[in-house]
Amino acid sequence: MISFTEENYLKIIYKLSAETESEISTNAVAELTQTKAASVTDMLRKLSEKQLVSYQKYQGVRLTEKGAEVALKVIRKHRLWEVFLVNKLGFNWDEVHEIAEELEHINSEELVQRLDEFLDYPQFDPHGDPIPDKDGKMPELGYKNLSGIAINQTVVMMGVAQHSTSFLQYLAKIGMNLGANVTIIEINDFDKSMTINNGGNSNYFISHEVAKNILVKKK
Amino acid sequence: MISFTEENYLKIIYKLSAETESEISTNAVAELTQTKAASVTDMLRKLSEKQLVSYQKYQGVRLTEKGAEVALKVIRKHRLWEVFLVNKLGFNWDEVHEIAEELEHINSEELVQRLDEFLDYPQFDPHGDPIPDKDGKMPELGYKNLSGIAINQTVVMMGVAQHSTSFLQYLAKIGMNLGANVTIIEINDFDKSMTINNGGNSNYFISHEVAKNILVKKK
DNA sequence: AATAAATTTTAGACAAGCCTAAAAAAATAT
DNA sequence: ATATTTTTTTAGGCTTGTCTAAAATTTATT
Ligand SMILES: [Mn+2]
Ligand SMILES: [Mn+2]
Ligand SMILES: [Mn+2]
Ligand SMILES: [Mn+2]
Repeated sequence: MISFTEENYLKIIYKLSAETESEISTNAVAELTQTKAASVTDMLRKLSEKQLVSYQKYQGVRLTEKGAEVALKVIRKHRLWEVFLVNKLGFNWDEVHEIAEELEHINSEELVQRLDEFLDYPQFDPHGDPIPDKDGKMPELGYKNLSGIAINQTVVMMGVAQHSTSFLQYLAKIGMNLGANVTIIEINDFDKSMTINNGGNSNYFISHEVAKNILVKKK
Repeated sequence: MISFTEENYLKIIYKLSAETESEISTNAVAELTQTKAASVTDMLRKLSEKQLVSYQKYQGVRLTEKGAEVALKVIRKHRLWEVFLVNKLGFNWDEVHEIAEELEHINSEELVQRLDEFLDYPQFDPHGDPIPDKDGKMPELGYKNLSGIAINQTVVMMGVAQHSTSFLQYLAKIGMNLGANVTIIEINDFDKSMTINNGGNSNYFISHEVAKNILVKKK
């Protein structure tokens, strides 16, 4: 049996792994789980005993095949429930992440299967994240962060790397929705903030932090 | 904050209260929570401190207004989710109880409200149980147990007092579905088992235990 | 009314998941 | 190469929810 808490650790280690080649550090996990490093060490030892991660002290952590499988199932459920909440219950995309954080731990293969069917086998969640299929397969999309795009280039917004209500509401306010065409007007050297245009008459000024959390693809 | 576990205790005390006038005993709670009496005593003290139950040692327990309110909210969620699982995802009525036991603890008023709307404000769950409204109001239906019906009487099956898969599958097998017309053909004095007819050519012989868990109303 | 039986509570313990403070190891700077 | 800083682990402790065994209380029986 894998507990609610263990599932959350696995999911977080999975996400960190997607951003890094190397081992994941104890501190990185502690930050995302909102716990202290000492607690993470305890949990890593436990997950290691269960063969869900490979871990040797001071060496960082990595998911095993089995651990990645569990993480992908949780992510699949999270994203399917988000689709349900937005497409069927009429929630806004900025309201669903926290609820999905709870729903993702409901245990029933049959439920996930039927939910997937009910939603018509969606490929992406409301934030543009791909939904792993039954076997944990998920397309590599190769989206880039807006922060890495050069001046004068035009790109299409495909997703967000953060699901907090405040961030998503801010994006809505400046007209940054999935599918928007975004042109980089200007980049400030000193803090990497940028001025962008997303189709409207007026340009917007966004911080590097914001640009990092917007996922785009080239036109 | 009310934990998952506390919610389950409150729900169980609520259900036991519906069947009895008097105080609920520690042992009765222990049986339904599948824990030991000692654990129940601990929890009752805690719930009492939180003003969710009134409890004095050796005197049994009763829900306070506040406790009943919490219990009704959990029951409302349980039943709405069961409707969702059957009506929208196509589950059979005998497959949904365990999943609803998990879903009933998801915390979001907004979610419950929207789910209710999505399901078109259902009044009953798939097992014939009434669904409490937003304010915790629920009709008194006055259904009787089939075990209390006299010989030669015909009644209509309106619900079940137990949601286990095995019980519900057994009912399906003998053609006992909601809405069935049931006539008592014979009652055996010694063990209160009965022979019934539910519309088909052949009669069925059912135990007292089964009859106790079938809810009916007079025609 | 006294005794026996059943129920309930208390006492003490344990696992899960978290914490703080101190020690150990690794990384960085001098 | 040493010293300093940062990261990670260990040690010990806390809370929640559970358990078993023993003690207290209530209920039932003679
Ligand atoms: Mn999300
Ligand atoms: Mn998402
Ligand atoms: Mn149920
Ligand atoms: Mn039900």
